[in-house]
Amino acid sequence: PNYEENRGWFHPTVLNKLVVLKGLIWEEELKVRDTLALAFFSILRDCSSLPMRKPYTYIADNVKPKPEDIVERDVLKIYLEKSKKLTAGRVAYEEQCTELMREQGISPQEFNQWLVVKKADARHLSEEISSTVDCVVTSPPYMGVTDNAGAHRLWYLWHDFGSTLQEDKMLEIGPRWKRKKQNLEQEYIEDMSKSLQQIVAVLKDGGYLCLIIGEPQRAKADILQEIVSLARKRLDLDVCRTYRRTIHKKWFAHPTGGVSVEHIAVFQRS
DNA sequence: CGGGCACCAGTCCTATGCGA
DNA sequence: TCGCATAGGACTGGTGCCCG
Repeated sequence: PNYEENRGWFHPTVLNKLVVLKGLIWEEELKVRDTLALAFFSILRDCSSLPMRKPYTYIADNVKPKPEDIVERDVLKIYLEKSKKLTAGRVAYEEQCTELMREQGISPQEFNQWLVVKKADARHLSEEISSTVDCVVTSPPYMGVTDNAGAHRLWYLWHDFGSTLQEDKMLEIGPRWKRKKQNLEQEYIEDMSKSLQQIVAVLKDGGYLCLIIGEPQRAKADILQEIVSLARKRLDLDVCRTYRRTIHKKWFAHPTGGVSVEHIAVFQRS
């Protein structure tokens, strides 16, 4: 881990415990390592000295605790709770997979060929999978709402994900840190346009795209209309249905901004 | 059954950097 | 030095769940 930077976020005792914990997890056999590693990453925020009562977008900005605010946390307790939940989730998933294999009468080897996980920028998808996909379901970033890289800033201190936080931050579509930029909307629509072009390219003829789009109240333009007209005019997509749902602000009531409306749009490649 | 507290695709304000 | 644009920091407050 990056000790120098981590000392600004974690109590020394917490830091030592996390180092030992990570060592133990990474020695585990592959079958369980990923689940436990996910638990490890997801407890970093709670083990840090950041105040507990903060919205998650808050850590998107660089708010390192002051030295006098560094506090100790019960690493083992937090880890055990999290890993228990995630392991239960994994077991339930495995049971569903087993059931599916039995229903379909296929072997685990065949089943594994159904599932491929790849990491890629939606604006530059692989040509290998061109015209092979039946359906794409995606919830792209809402414009100017969240810094997804920054919200995981602590993860980058513990693992090399192949790119730096700064690099990933610059690649994000419509991030929170650009929320005051005058051409935010233009940039967002351009990036969404690139992504949609790539999605259309991987879809089979007649394949479907389901898009979930948030409508930030501060947005000047009608984001859904922009996307729909883009899909109609410049891409080979027909609009099948659009649903509109209002977000009930039961957790967080604000008189002005926020995301109050979400659209679910279903397109078909013509 | 009621008080406290975690939760939240939050907002608002100001320091900073840069060009004229 | 001023004005503008942006990055970063400080902070709200209602709802439901949990626990005594």
